[in-house]
Amino acid sequence: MGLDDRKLAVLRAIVEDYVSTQEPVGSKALVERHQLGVSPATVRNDMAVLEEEGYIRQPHTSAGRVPTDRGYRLFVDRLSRVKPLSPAERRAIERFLVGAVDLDDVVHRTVRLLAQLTRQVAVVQYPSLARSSVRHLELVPISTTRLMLVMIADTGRVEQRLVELPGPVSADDVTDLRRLINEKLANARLSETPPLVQALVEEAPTLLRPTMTTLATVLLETLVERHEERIALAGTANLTRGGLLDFQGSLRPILEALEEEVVLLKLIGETEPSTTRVLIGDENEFDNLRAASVVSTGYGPGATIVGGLGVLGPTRMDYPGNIATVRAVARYVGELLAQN
Amino acid sequence: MGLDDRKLAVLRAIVEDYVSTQEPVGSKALVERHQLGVSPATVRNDMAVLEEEGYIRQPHTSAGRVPTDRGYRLFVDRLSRVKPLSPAERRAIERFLVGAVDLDDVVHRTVRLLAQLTRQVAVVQYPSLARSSVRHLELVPISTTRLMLVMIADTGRVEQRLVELPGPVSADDVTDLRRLINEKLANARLSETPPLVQALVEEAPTLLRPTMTTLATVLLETLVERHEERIALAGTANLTRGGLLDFQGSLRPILEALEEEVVLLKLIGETEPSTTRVLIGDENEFDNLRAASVVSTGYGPGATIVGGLGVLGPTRMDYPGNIATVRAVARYVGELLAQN
DNA sequence: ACTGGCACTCGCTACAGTCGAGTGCCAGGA
DNA sequence: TCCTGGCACTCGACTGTAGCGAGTGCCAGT
Repeated sequence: MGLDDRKLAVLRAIVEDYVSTQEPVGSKALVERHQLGVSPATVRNDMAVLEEEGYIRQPHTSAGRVPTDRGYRLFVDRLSRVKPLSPAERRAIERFLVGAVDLDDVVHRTVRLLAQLTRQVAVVQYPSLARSSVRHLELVPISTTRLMLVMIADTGRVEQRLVELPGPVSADDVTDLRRLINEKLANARLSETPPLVQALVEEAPTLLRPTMTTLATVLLETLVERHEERIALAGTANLTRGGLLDFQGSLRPILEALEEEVVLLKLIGETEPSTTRVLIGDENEFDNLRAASVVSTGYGPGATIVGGLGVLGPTRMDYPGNIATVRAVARYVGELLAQN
Repeated sequence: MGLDDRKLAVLRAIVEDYVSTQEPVGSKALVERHQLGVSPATVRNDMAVLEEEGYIRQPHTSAGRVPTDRGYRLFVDRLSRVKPLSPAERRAIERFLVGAVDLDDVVHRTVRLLAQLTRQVAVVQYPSLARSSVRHLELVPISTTRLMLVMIADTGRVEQRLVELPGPVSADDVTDLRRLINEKLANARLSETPPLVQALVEEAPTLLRPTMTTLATVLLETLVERHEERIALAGTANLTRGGLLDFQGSLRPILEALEEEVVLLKLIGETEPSTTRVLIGDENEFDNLRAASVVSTGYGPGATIVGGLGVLGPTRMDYPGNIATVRAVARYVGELLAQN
C-alpha cells in the first residue's frame, strides 16, 4: 500500500481540519489552509487513494472527505505529536491539587478538572482494591450483636460494612478479634487475602470461632467480591457540544453506556502499565459507544498503577491534546497519592 | 374566574392526552377520546376561556392546545388523584429491598429503582449529616503523627478524614483521645456538635491539648462544613426519551444543572416533612431547569426525615404516577432504614 | 347554553428549480 | 513518471410555490 509522505500529510491535514471545523474538508480548502505545495487536483488524487485504503470517506458524493476510524487510528499512531500543555493548563492542574483533604476529594477534583480541561466526559476510577493493601481493619461495636467493619486501604480508600453476628460479643471479644484480624491481614494485598481469611477462621479460639466465621464471610464479600470498583464521572454536558452532529443525533446510547459502571471500567480500567490507551470508534467492544472514542491511562503513586482515568468524546476529538492532558493529570494524581 | 366543572374536565383531558401523545390536542380529538358529553364547538369555547386564564396555550395559530406550567399546576393540585401503584411496581420495589448490604448499596439501588420505575432522572440524597447523630467516632493510627478519623452516623453514613497531627502520639494517647471524644460526642446530633467539640478542647488534659485542638478542627470541618451532603443520580439517559421535543432540543442546560450538587440539593433537599413537593417548570429557581419538573419528597426511618429523593423530567410528565412512585419508594426506604 | 356550519389560518409536505462545493477524469507539460 | 489545469458531472442545501388538513373563532339557530 503506497502511502508516501505527502499522502500522510494530506491525511493529517484532513484530520486536523475536520476536528476543528467539524465539516467535511475538500481539496481546495485543504491546499489553501496548509502548505502542501501541490495543486488541488493532486490532492484529489491522493484523497482517492486514501479513500480506497479506507482512511477517509465521503459522507455523500459531492461533499468533502471525513476521516474514518481507521484514519484516526493512523493519525494517532503515526501522524501526531503529543501537544505540550499550555501554561494555563499546567496552572489549572497544579491549582486543583492544593486543598484536597481526602481520597474522595482527590477523585472528585480530578474528574472535574479532566472534564474542564478536555471539554469531554471525564471518568476516574477509584484506586482499585485489588491492587491495594490493607492498612488497617477496624471493628466498631454498634450493639452487642452488631459490628461495623471498616477497612482502610493504603491508597486511602475506606470501605465499611455492617455485620450481623451470630451471637453477642463482649468488648474484650471485639478487641481480640480486631487484634487477630489485623495481625493476619495488615499489609496484605487484597488480592491475596482469601487464604489468609481462611486461616483466620481455622486459627481462631473456639469461643470466637462462630463470630470469626461470620466476619470472614463479610470480609471476603466486601474486600474481594463486592464493591470492588468505584467510578466518578463528570462533564456529561460536554456531550452536547457540537450540536447533534457528533453521535449522529442521539445521546441516548452514550448516556446509557455511561450509567453502567462495568462499561466504564472496561474502558478505562484495563490499561497496561504507563501506556496511554486510545480506543477509536468501534475499536471498543460496546455497540452503544461506536461513535465515541476513549483516551485513558493508569495512575498510581510512583510506578505502580492503582486505577485508571480517562476521557470519552466523539471520534472527532483533539487526540493529541486529550492524550497530553490525560497523561499530565494522571501523573499529578500519582504524585498526590505518593505524598500520602 | 369562572372555571366550572366541565372546563376543569377539559383541562384534565388536555393534560392527560398531551402527556401521553406528546402532541397538541384539538377539540375534536378530545371529545372523541373522552366522554365529555358535549360537542367540539363547546369544548372550543371552554378552551378559549382556559387559554385566556393562562392554563393552556397554542404553539401556533392553527394547532391544538398545550398545557402551560400554570395548567399543570392546577392539574396537580386539584384535578388528579394519586395513581395506585401496579402490583408489578410493588413487586419491583420490594424486590430491590432484599440484599442491600450497606447504606451505599441502599442509596444506589434506590436511585436506580426510581429511575427505572418513573423513566425519569432519579435523585437520592444520602442521609443528611445535619440530621444524623454520631454513633461512634473511631481513631485509627496510620503512623505516629497521622490518624484516620472515622465517623459513623446512626443513619449508617460513614465519613473519614486523614488527620496530620502536630506531634507523635502513643497508642495509649490514641485510646484516651478516642474515649474522650466518644464520651462527649456519641449520640449527639451533628448539628449540635460545635459547642461540644469546643468543650472537648478545653477539657482535654494538657498533654493532649495540641493534638485535640487539631482533631477538633478536622472534626468541625468534616462533620459540619464539608461533605455535608452527598447525592446519587441515575437515569440521565431517560432525558432523551421523547426525542428532542421535550427540553426544546437541547439537553445541555439540564445536564449542566445535574452536575451541580448544590442545584440538586435545592431541588430535592428542602422539603417539608412528609409532603410530596412538585415543582413545575419555572417554579424552580434555576434558569437551566425551566423546561423541567421535579417531584420530590423526604424520607427517613419512622416519622423523621433524614434526606430527600425525587425525580426530574420534562414538564410533560405523568405527575400522578410519578408522585405515587416517589412516595412509595420513600416509604420503603424509610422502613429499610428503620430496620438498622 | 349548546350545536352545526363555515370561513380562515398556518404549519407541514411535496415538488421543482437553482446554486455551488466538490469530485473524477483526461490531456498536456515538466 | 508525476503533476497540473480544465471540464463535465453529481448531489446536497436552499428557495419558492402550491395543496392539504387539522384546528380554530365566530355566528346564527335551536
